[in-house]
Amino acid sequence: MSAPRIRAAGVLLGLPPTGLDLEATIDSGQVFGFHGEDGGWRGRIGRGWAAMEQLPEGVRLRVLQGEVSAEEVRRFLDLDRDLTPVYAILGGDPCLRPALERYRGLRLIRQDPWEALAGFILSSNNNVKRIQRIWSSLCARLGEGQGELRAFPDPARLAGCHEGLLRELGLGYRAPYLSRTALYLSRNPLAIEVIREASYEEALERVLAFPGIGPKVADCVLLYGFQRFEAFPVDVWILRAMRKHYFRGRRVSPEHVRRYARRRWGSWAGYVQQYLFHASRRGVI
DNA sequence: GTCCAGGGATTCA
DNA sequence: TGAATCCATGGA
Repeated sequence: MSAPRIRAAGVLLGLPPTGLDLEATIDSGQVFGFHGEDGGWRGRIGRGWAAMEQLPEGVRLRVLQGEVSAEEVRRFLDLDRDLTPVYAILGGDPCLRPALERYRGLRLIRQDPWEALAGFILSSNNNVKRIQRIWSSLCARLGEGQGELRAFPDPARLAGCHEGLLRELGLGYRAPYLSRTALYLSRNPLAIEVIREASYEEALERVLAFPGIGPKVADCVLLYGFQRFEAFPVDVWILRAMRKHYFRGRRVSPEHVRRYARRRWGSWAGYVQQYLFHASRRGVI
């Protein structure tokens, strides 16, 4: 077992040919449980805690607690995916090229489906900083683990706690949504696998059936939790950016933008969305 | 005090 | 079908 060695000295993950921008990947609103610490990031991956730091020669990985293999981290960051087709789209579009030039190596993370569901239920009409705070509160109050390093509570754990507690932790009107989704999944754990095996259209329909999940959140769940790159979540940032660059500032509905993007960028629409979202929020485009 | 945030559900025309 | 309206909360 290599975990003790990784824990002591850290290992170096080699970079893929199409690169990695660790900061943009972790800090672009995909995951809510990671924290920046002296130049790197720490967070839970699989059954343990990892610290990651980007160096010129690769990513330095240290295991802080539990079991995390280098292979798990490579998979989490999806380092084996060839981003050439994404770069071709971004580089060939004058509106998107600045996002590529600034954030080349931004990757879509392979997140745990339950955590993606929960995280984006929390995200509705909320801001990233508050979502992160609520996420941390849920871990601290209900998660397995010791001290600071606590996991996000599983569906059974969340289903078993009183809705009033969730409101105390700042969830507001989202409390019953998360509570009911947790209850359903604790009783129907195979629902995740059914979604995983389904076509995009059927998966979308199934995710939309959860309380508190509408079109935007459903596409986030499919994109970040199930790697359905044709999903194109349209939030207020994406709507603004798309209106500006592709609709001459015209008023268009989120659904119209979503259909347009899927038609234009096809099976990579979700990747385009991530670059657009991050660059837009950072004021790059 | 007002506006905004990775929106969704409900009501109303 | 599509447009208002309400929903909790905290920072700007």
